[in-house]
Amino acid sequence: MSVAGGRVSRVLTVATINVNGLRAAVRRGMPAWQQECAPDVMLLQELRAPDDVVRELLGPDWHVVHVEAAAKGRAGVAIASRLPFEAVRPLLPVAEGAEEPEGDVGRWVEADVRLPDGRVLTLVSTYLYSGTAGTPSMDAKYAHLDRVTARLVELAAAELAVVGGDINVGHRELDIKNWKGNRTSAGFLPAERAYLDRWYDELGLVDVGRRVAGEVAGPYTWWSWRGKAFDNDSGWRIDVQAATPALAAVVDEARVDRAATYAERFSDHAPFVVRYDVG
Amino acid sequence: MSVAGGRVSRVLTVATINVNGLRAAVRRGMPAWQQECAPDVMLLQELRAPDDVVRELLGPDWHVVHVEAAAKGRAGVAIASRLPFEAVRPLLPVAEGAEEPEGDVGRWVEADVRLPDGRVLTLVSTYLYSGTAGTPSMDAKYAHLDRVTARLVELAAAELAVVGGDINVGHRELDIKNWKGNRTSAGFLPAERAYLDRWYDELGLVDVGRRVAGEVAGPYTWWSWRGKAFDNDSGWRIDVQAATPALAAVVDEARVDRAATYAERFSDHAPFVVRYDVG
DNA sequence: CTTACCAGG
DNA sequence: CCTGCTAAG
Repeated sequence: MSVAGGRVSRVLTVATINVNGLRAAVRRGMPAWQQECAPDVMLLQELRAPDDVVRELLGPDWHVVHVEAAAKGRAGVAIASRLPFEAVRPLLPVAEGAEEPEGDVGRWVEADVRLPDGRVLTLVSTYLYSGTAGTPSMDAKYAHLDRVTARLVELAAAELAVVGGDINVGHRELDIKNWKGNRTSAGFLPAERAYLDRWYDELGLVDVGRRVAGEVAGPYTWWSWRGKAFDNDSGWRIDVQAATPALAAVVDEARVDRAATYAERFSDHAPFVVRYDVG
Repeated sequence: MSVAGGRVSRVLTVATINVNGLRAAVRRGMPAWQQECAPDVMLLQELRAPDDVVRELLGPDWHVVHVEAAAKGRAGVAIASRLPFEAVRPLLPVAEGAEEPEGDVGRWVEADVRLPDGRVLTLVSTYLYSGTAGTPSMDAKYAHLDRVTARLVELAAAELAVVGGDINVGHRELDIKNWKGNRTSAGFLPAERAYLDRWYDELGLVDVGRRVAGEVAGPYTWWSWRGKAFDNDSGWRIDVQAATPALAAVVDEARVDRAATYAERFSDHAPFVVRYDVG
């Protein structure tokens, strides 16, 4: 969406990245990646910082909507955009009579931007619960997946919408290097994967990363810090962009920035970058 | 006390050092200092690590008595010696009917070693409370100073004893660079300084650092990590060796290892090293 | 194995 | 402005 050759280019570059602490990410070279990638939109997760720190670190050149978690130093999502926002929605809709679960705050944020051709694009940055199998933390994960899925039903009806983020669930065996060893792990349980089936098969949202990559293992977007997981590419593809069909139809390129010119890993997740030709 | 030229040398090198976390100190180059300094005895404070970690980090070449604090990762004192221990006493005596205050554990440890000439030397490593002026934490500091002083009355009667450690009190104006600005700060309050008057004037213990340095400012042993305190030598002399007169009489050398060949600071305190000619 | 929080210094 | 703890990942 940058001005090039005297006219506005038609490509919108959207990057989703779980920064695992924005302060640490910036310290470790995230700005070098930003320069290299030059995204028009950054869908950010796990900023783990107060709002003033986030705005300071992102700098003045972005329109920013940021939602802190209720607990200090936890979760947090943001959308940073070169295009101004027409509207922002920092929470998922709450069911009648229910109230916002405290832990859900800072895990979902929406913003609408107007494209040069006048159409509206809805952007979502989300950070789903990680959870631990066999513990009560899975209850919060499933309850949140219910709320997320209910909202996706609505968003899937829009012409142009993209939901990006760390969904903390691998959809298929292709999405986890060691899927056999993780059949009973949070992130690859049948009940979790069934939600993604619904998103992609029933609601018709497109898993852009999988569509572009085809039927191959990976490309992974998260690797544990432990051991040599990154070096061995023993990872999980849990950072996605789920786009409406009309948006998915204009995908120009999709890539995982596993290691570009920035040498150091600034997060345990890599950016997942999609170029949409929104002529 | 090392074997040199076929005979046991007569000098015992005793270093006292608040390591501010033994794990961090070792990571940041404490072993290089050890090699350079080659102490026979290390009086260690603020190890902030479990016993197994302390023994692992110090290695097999020391006799070690280590007392953990009741709270994990706090305080902790140890004596590491090339000479074996004849006895160890991990706590201060408790008054009739009283019980050990939880916070006092890991702030005082004694060990007796036998010198080649057959005499016994009592070694003490202690870490007095820091405290914050105007808060209840000063009560614990004064109560502990009472217990320490009562024990010093007994130790002062021994022929050879040295109490080394971080006493968290500056005795005189010479002992704090910015003493004027610290007249109402914990560590330089008249009531605290009065305890040290008693140790040195009434009990006759010798502040080896002051005796060797003479009437000059410093030498400081602690500098805040903040700002340029170390570079400006804006410090406090709060790490001492208080020796019985017979031991103080054979001091061969006393120095603060502010920066020897080890470039990096491995603690906010520097080692205070004394060579005793215990012929 | 990393993040940020916190208390203690 | 460090330490190690803790919870969460």
